[in-house]
Amino acid sequence: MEPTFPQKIYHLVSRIPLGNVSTYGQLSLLAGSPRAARIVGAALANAPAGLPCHRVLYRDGSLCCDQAFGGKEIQRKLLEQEGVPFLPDGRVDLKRCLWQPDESPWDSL
DNA sequence: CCGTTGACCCTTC
DNA sequence: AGAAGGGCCAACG
Repeated sequence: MEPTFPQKIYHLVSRIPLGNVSTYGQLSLLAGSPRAARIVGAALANAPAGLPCHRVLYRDGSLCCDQAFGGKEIQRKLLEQEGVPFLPDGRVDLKRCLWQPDESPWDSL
């Protein structure tokens, strides 16, 4: 039996290494649907606690809505705490911190 | 089974 | 360069 989409998202987000960040499009791509970035957001909305959802940003490196996981301020603080450098524009440098899965994220499956 | 919704992304003005 | 609109895919009622 195949896991549901949100289930894959949880696994992927849980796989994001510390000091790195990911985007909804990246997760959707790894999940198997490059255009299902919205589903990723919906999945994270229903995601249980324990997932580093604060490491998931927009395609531009900007943070998501304020209601997400508690507030943008919290997210920025958490990312800085993880060692993610922030640009003066208030965005994260995806070129330096974007999660780059060398091996198949499903190696554990 | 069909319609609606959603923590997005991309194209165009 | 910035802002607005539409499209896409899957889960839920």
